[in-house]
Amino acid sequence: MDKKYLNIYNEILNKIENNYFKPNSKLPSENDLMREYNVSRATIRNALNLLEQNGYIQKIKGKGSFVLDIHKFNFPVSGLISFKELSKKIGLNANTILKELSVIKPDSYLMKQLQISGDEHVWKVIRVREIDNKKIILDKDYFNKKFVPLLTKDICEDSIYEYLESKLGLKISFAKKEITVQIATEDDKKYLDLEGYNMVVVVKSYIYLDDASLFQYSESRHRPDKFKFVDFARRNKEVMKG
Amino acid sequence: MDKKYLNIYNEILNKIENNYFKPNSKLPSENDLMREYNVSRATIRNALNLLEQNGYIQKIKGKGSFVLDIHKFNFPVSGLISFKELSKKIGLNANTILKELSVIKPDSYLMKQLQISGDEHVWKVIRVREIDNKKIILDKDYFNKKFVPLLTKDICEDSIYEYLESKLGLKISFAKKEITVQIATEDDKKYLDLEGYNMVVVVKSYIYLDDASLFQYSESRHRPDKFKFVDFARRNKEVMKG
DNA sequence: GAGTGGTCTAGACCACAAG
DNA sequence: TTGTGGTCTAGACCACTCT
Repeated sequence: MDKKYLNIYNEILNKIENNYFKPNSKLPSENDLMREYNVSRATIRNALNLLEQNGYIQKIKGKGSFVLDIHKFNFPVSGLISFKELSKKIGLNANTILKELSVIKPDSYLMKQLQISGDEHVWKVIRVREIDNKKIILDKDYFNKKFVPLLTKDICEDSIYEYLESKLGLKISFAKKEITVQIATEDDKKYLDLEGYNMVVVVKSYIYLDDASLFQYSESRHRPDKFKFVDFARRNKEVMKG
Repeated sequence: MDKKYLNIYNEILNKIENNYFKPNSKLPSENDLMREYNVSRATIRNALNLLEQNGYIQKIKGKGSFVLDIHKFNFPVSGLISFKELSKKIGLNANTILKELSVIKPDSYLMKQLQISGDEHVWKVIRVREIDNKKIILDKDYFNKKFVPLLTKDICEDSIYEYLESKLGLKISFAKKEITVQIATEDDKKYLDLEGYNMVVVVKSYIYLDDASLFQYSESRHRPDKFKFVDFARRNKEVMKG
C-alpha cells in the first residue's frame, strides 16, 4: 500500500494500541508530525481525521489531539465486521454449523428486501453460530446471485466475506442495520438453545457494494441474554445547526 | 455560519431532500461544483465527504457521486440525537413525565460509570417517555454536577440537551452506546406499560464533551416490541487491510 | 483520450487555548 | 504572544471508468 496517510494512520494506531501513545495524553502536533513524516499538513490531517472518525483520538482546537480511553472496553459489533473477524478479535470458542445452502426464487418479502424481481435468483444460507458449545445465533443470509455466482459448503463454514472480498473481489462499502426484538419463531426454537427465553434480538442488514448496489440481505437472530451491540457515535455538525 | 463547505453541504442536502437531486442519479462532478460555487476543489470535497459519511451519497472513483436511496426509510435513532429531536423528526405524539430530579452522591456502580470519586455530586433524572399515551421508555440520566450546575423541572420536561447546548454552551462531541436485553426490573414494571413483556431493551450511553471529558451516563429502558435501532455503517478502510 | 474521484504539495489566514 | 487545529486556495499527478 503506497498511500502515505494510511501508513501514518496505521503507524499511529499501532503506537496507541501498544501504549506508546497513552490514553489521555497528547499526540505530537500536526506541525511536528509533518516534519517527522516529511509530508504536507493535509496528509497528516487525513490520517488524524481517520483516527478521530474511528474513535481513537479527539482533536481539540487550540489544544491538540488526545488519545481516547474507550477502545479497551469495546466489542466492536458496530460497523461492518463479520462473525469470523469478530470471534477472532474477542477470542471466543466459536463454531459455525451450516443448516441450509440453496438457490431459490425470492418470495415477495425477499424481492422487496433485495429490491429485485421474481425472475432473479438468490442464494439462501442458513447458519447457526455456536459459542462455548451453545447455539446462540441463527444467521439467515440472502445473496443476489448476480453478484455471487457460486457458494459452497466450505465457504459458508469458513467466512463468506473473506471469499467475497479476496476471491471475488467484491468491495463491501456500507450497510444499513436495524435492530428489533421479536417473539421467537418455531425456527428460532428449533435451531437455537433458547433456554426458556421466548424472544430473540433480530438484526436485519442491507449490505451494499461500492457501486451502491444492494447485494445481500440478512437476518441475524440472537438469544437475548447473549446479545450486545456497541456503537460509537459522533454528534453530527449539520445536526447542531438545526 | 461562514464556513463554505458547510453551506455547500447543506445546499446539496436540501436538493437531495427536495428531490432536485434524485435517488441513484449522479451529482455534478467536483470540477463542475468548483465552478458553480467558485471555491477550490478541497472545499467541495470537504462537503461531499460529509455527505458520504452521513450516508446521503456514494462516491465512486472514475464515475462520480451518486445519491443514495436509503434515507427515506430511516428512523435515525443512531448517532446522537435527543428524544425531543427524534419525536419532532418522526412526528410522534410524545410526552415526557418527570419522576425524579435530585442531587445524589454516587454509589460504587455510578462512580465507575461516570469515572468519578465518591466526593463529587451527580444529578439524577428519572423520566418516563409516553408515546401515543403508552409509557414506553424509562430514561435514567446521571450528569456530573461539575459540568451541569443546575437542572430544573421545566428543563427536564422540555429538552435537557437543548439547555446544555444552547444555555450552558456545552459541546457534546461523541458517545459510546451499548445495547443489551435484560429481564425487567421492579422499576421497569412500576413505571412502564409493559403489557406482559418481561424483558426490556437497555441502551447504556456514555456521553462525552468536546474536550473528551465524560459528563453523562444514562440508561434508556425500552419496551421490547416498541424498540428499533437503525444504524448506518461504512466498512472501514483499515479493517480492509487486515 | 477525456472525465472522474483519490492523493498530495506548499502555501495562507483564521479562531481558539494557554502562559 | 505562541502554538494549536480549522478552513481555504491553486495547483499537480495518479488510478480508474467509459467511449
